[in-house]
Amino acid sequence: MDTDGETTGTGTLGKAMAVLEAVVTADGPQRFTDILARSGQPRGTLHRLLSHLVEEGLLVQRRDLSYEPGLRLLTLAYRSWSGNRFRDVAEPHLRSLHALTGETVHLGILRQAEIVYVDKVESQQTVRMSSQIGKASPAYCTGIGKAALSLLPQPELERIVSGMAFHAFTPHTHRSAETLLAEIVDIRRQGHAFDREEHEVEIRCVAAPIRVSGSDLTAGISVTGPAYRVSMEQLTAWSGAVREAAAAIGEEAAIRLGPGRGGP
Amino acid sequence: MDTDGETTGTGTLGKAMAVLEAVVTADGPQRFTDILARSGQPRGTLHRLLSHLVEEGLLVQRRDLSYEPGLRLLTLAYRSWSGNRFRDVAEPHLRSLHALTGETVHLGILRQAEIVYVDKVESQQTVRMSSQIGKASPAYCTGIGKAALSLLPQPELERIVSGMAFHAFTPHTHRSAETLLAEIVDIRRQGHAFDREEHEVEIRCVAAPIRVSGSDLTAGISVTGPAYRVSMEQLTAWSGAVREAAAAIGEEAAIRLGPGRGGP
DNA sequence: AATCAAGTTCCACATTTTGGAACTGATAGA
DNA sequence: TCTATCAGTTCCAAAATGTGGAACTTGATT
Repeated sequence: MDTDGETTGTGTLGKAMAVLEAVVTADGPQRFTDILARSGQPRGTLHRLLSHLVEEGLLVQRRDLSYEPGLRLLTLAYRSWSGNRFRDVAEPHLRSLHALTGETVHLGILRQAEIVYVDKVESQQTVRMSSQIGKASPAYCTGIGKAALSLLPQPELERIVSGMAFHAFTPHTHRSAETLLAEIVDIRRQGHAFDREEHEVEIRCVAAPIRVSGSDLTAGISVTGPAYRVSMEQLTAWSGAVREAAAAIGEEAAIRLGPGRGGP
Repeated sequence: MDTDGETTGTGTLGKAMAVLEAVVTADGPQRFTDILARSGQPRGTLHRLLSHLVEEGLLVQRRDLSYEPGLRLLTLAYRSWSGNRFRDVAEPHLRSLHALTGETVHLGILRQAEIVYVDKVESQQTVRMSSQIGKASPAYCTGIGKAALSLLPQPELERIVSGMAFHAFTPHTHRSAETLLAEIVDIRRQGHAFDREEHEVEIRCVAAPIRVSGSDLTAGISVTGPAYRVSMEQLTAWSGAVREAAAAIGEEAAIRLGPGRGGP
């Protein structure tokens, strides 16, 4: 009866988005009945919602009647990504950090309790191509996430943390609000955060938060590498450069994002 | 009075998407009044639509009350992209084509009169990073576009072509349905298409269409390079490999996409 | 032929959306 | 200081949309 159905207060749009999300989140094409179960909507309603989503190109219906994500999402995301001024401002800084360290550099933005990766410069030898852009990871177990959280005013931080479900991805993942909040106190003092194999084993990073004055944006950058190649000492050595890059991005963004319209 | 307002027949969802599109398409943050003009919706209605879009995370409202694309689009697109089985099947073939040619290789899917780029393997020396994925270009002036069109049954081809607005991007761009349809006859015979600097000057490509039996998907791949480095002879020399890769992707996809559920 | 499951259509009912108009509040000019 | 103007927000009766249970296809299975 209450399988999923995150029908937010947003009237019809909310229902449509919940259904869309249900299809996009699932792996593989979803048949009507699958979605019916996941969404908890009544048959008639769901049927209409699905046709509308298909008409809009947000979903595609296959020959066997099952539903898949449509291309419209990709094109919308492309346009919003390529027109994103903040990413644009940050890019050169990501590049120089990459040049300095030789490791993968990420730019992420905080949304609620998640950080969303918005740009990435990586070592060419990597297998996976572009990818990862648009990926959302929990804030409590990523360097950028913890760094970004450290910028929030305490009440908001606590509100967000209190809603977190601490899933133990690795033996080093934070398991409680207490330890996380304690670490955030340190992060505030130091100006940077580490990920000590908290999200994936054998993966470490240093991250620094980005504050853009005059904006509600909270973000961060990180340098990430495999544990066998990147020691904690190495990360510490890089932390200064990461903090400086983050600060530079923040200042530049405040200037270029603030005013308003046009751009180069 | 009738500035834009592509209010498709999809009821409320259609209106919401039209507004979203208006904001995403624009460059830079849009204020209420800007959107009011672009969308043609009445004030009250627009206001509610915008709040709903913001609540859903599809838009973000800045301090100065203007609206920007929200991160939800990126995360939705990421999930649908990374879960896309067709792209997955094609990727190794893109890689080998890249290894063979040393030039950029694209995978694109036809949607109406546009082709949407879904994956890309490029020479590392390029400036722009991942990007371009999700970008939509007109079918009539791109190699993949023309190749994909050549697979359509004649009536559908004509229906789509008749709706095209032939914009002359370069001196070599098709200017009319006649020349395009004529070229498509050749493309059908040869099994591959060229882009002879039709979309961008100094950029050429060879493309081959991908047909996936049992699916309505129409797609294509291409090898693209700058004119100074890649002669038409060179492209012709590569055309066989491109056709073979396209055929291989089509067959593999028919097998792996057909059945249904599971994963790798 | 009968049964069952999956998907689609229908339609009286009710919630949501609609959109003109009135309201607030900031900014500018007289 | 006092209007005038403009941008954004709120309101609410009327209208349109969305709702969802039930009946109806379709097509496979026994």
